[in-house]
Amino acid sequence: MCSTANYVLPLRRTCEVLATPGKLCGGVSMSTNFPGARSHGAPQDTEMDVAWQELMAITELQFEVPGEGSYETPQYQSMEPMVPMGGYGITQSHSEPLPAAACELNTAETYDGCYSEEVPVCHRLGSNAEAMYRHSESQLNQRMLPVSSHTQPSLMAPREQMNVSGTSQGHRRANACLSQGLNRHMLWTTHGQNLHVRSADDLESDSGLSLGSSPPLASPDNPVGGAPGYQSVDIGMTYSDGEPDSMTDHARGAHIPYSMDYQNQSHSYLHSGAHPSYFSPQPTLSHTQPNAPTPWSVKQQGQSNLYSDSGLSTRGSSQHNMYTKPEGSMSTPVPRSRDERRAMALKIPFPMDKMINLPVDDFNELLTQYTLTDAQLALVRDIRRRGKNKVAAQNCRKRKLESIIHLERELNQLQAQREHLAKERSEFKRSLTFIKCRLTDLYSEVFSHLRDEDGQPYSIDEYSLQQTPDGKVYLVPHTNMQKREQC
DNA sequence: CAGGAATGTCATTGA
DNA sequence: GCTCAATGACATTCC
Repeated sequence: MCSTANYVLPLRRTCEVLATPGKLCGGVSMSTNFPGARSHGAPQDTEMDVAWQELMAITELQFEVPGEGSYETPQYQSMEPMVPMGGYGITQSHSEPLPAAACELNTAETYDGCYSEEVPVCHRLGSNAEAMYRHSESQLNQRMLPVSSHTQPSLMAPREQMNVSGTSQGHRRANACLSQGLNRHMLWTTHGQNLHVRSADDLESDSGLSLGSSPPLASPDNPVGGAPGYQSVDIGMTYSDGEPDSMTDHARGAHIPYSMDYQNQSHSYLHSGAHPSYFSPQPTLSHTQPNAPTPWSVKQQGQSNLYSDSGLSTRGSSQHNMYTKPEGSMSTPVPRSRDERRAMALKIPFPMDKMINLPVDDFNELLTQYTLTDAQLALVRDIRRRGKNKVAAQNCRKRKLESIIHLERELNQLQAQREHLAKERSEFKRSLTFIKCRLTDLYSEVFSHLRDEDGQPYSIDEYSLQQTPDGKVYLVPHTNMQKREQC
């Protein structure tokens, strides 16, 4: 272990002689007006110590800036390694003196350019940002990587692709189409329907396929078999899903008044939105009596259609807009959704909202009150599933949009905070540069006044000043420092 | 006519 | 095992 005791010259005594009131070993006043400097009322006999402590404190303003500008001189960077060396907090080698222009506070721009790369906001804000985003990280990712939901258009109708090749669509539904949809289409063919002659309803969307749980459903316009549009085959039924965009007069005239009360919207989420749900989650009907008349006639004649009047966009699924025409004829309310039409076609004896919104127990109880065919049961369960999912999708999208808005707002705030921090950083840089300059001047000033026992000045190349944690300042020969470094 | 928006639907997953 | 909500993906239609 190396000891520096023999090499260290207590500086206090010398400085006490050299220091003059109001000045620090050469007249460099430490009462500065730049950030980080503090004026103090320390006694003059300790002014040197206090001054050094101030300098020590000030130098802690040093930023850790990798690759900092060319202004940064090695001797300042080499100050930090002195800390573990016996607790000396500051040293300075003047073998590489600061450039003359060091005191010019013109380096701010030098650092500004590096800020974004050196100090990412996410790091600086670490915990806060994490807390702010912890609820929606995945959504943020989605936001950053918007998904294009549209596949490449095909020259063939999608369903034809599925029917013909079964491999055109490279997603998971293709498998289902292969296993289920294709079989169903084969059934159609078996029943004499052209495979490629698509009904209007079938062309509307995939909904007509109902791949998972129930077979496609009938259209009131194209009745097949006993129940309109249905014919029990194999899986329970086959059907003609032909459903023109507008119902024929015959079919419309045959309709039981079949409408729904769209007024209520139990989901508060949808209440606040601009898109009232198509379905009415809050049943307003009381048509649960067994064997009661088919409860589709709910809307009074002349009552405006809330679906159409609500301002709900007619875009989207064709099952909506295809029934906007009959709005003019208030006397003939018609079902507006495909499921409604299907339910009507199969004479489902309870309203849509009950099918969808009743609790499962009540729903099952409701089913037990009627004698339903398999087709009817399947349809009811499908309607229930689709209806719930439809509302869920609306809620999900609304949440997603709100999340996006929230994230954008946070992004703006963080950008503003980043700009503020960048400005603050620039200010600190300028202050630090100024302080370093003052320190260099002070250091040189101190050395210029130091004298050895023979009255000779100390060489700044052979000695350096160091301060211990207790505030004492020592003059340390470089040779001693080298030995200590070797230790 | 292309592309975006809105909406419905299905499949899947986790509670 | 069933139900349900949430959500990604896809389809469809309209603007």
